[in-house]
Amino acid sequence: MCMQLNPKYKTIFKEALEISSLKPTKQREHIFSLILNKKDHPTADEIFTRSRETMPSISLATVYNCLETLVESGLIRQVNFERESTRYCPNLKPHAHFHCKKTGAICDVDLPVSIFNSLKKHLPKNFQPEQIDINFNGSIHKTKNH
Amino acid sequence: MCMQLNPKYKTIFKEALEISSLKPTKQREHIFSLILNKKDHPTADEIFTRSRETMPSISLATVYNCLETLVESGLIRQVNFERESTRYCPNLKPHAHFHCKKTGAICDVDLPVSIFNSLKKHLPKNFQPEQIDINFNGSIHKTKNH
DNA sequence: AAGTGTAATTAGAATAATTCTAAATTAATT
DNA sequence: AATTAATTTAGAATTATTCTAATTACACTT
Ligand SMILES: [Mn+2]
Ligand SMILES: [Mn+2]
Ligand SMILES: [Zn+2]
Ligand SMILES: [Zn+2]
Repeated sequence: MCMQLNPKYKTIFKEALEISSLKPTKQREHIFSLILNKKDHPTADEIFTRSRETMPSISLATVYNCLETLVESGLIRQVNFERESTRYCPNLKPHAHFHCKKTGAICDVDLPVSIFNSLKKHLPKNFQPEQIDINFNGSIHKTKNH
Repeated sequence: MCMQLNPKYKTIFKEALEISSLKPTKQREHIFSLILNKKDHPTADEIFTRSRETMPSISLATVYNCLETLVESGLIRQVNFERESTRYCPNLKPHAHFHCKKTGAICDVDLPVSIFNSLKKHLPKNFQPEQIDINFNGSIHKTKNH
C-alpha cells in the first residue's frame, strides 16, 4: 500500500517534475510523500527503511536516484552536517538548521528573508549566490518543568 | 627541511596545545605552518601531499590525526561543502565561505559579528549554539577588464 | 645512562556513504 | 505488437575517513 500525496502536493509534485521532463513515478511519489508526512530530516538509509515498509521491492539505488531527482526539482532540500550522511528536508521556507551535538536532534530555525538579504550584501558584486546554508551546532538544554 | 612557524604563531600554537596537555610535535607544527602559509582551504589529502615535500616520512593517518588535534585546539577550522572532502581554514575571524560551483574556488567572506548575533536572536532560548557555519553556493562571474 | 610509562606516529586494514555499471522493467509512441 | 527511451534494480566499485596494532619518541625516574 503506497503512500498517497494529497491533491495539492500531487499537483506540485507533477508540475515540478514536468519542468525537467521527468516522470512522476510511483517510487518518486512514495519517497516524496514519506518525507512530507514525517517532517524530520531523515538520511537516505532511513528513507530506504521506511520505504520498504510499504513498498518492499524498492532498492537503495532507487532511493538515492529519487532523492537526487526531488532535490534537483526543488521539491526537497539537502542538509549536511560535517561528514554525516546527507539528510533531506521538506521545508522550503527560508530557514536554518540547528544540530544538537548531544542528542543528534535537528531542528528547523525559521529566519526572515531580511537576514538572507543582509548576508548577500556582504558579498563582492561578482559573486552570485544560488543557495545559502546556515547551520548552528550546539546543544539544546532541557527546560525544567518542576 | 621542516616548515617553521614565526615566533608569534609558535607561542599561540604551543599554548593552544598545552591547554589540553597535548604536545607540540614537529608533525603538528609542520601541518599548522603549511596551512597558515598558504591561505587556501586544502583537503587532508592536499595537505598530505604538501607535507611530504618537506617531511617525506609523514603518514596520511598522522595528517588526519594532526588536523583533528589542531581543530580541537581551536587553531584551525573545518569547512564542509555538501559531501566533498573536508577542508581546513586558518582564518579564525568571523566569516562565511563562498563555494563557486563552476570553478571549485572557495573564498572567505568576512562578516560583522552583528550578523552572527542577529542570527542567534532567532533561536529559542534553550538552544545554545557553539558554532555557526554559513556557506554560500553559487558562481563567481569574471569581471571584464576590456 | 638506563629503564619505565605515556603519547604520538605509522602502515595498512576496515568502514560506510555514495556512485557506478549493466541488465531488467516499465511506460510511452509508432 | 514492435520500438524506443526512461527508470529501476542488484550488486560492484569508489573513496574519504576511521580504526587497529605495532613502532617510535620523549619526559621522568632510578
Ligand atoms: Mn573502521
Ligand atoms: Mn564508482
Ligand atoms: Zn529543515
Ligand atoms: Zn575560511
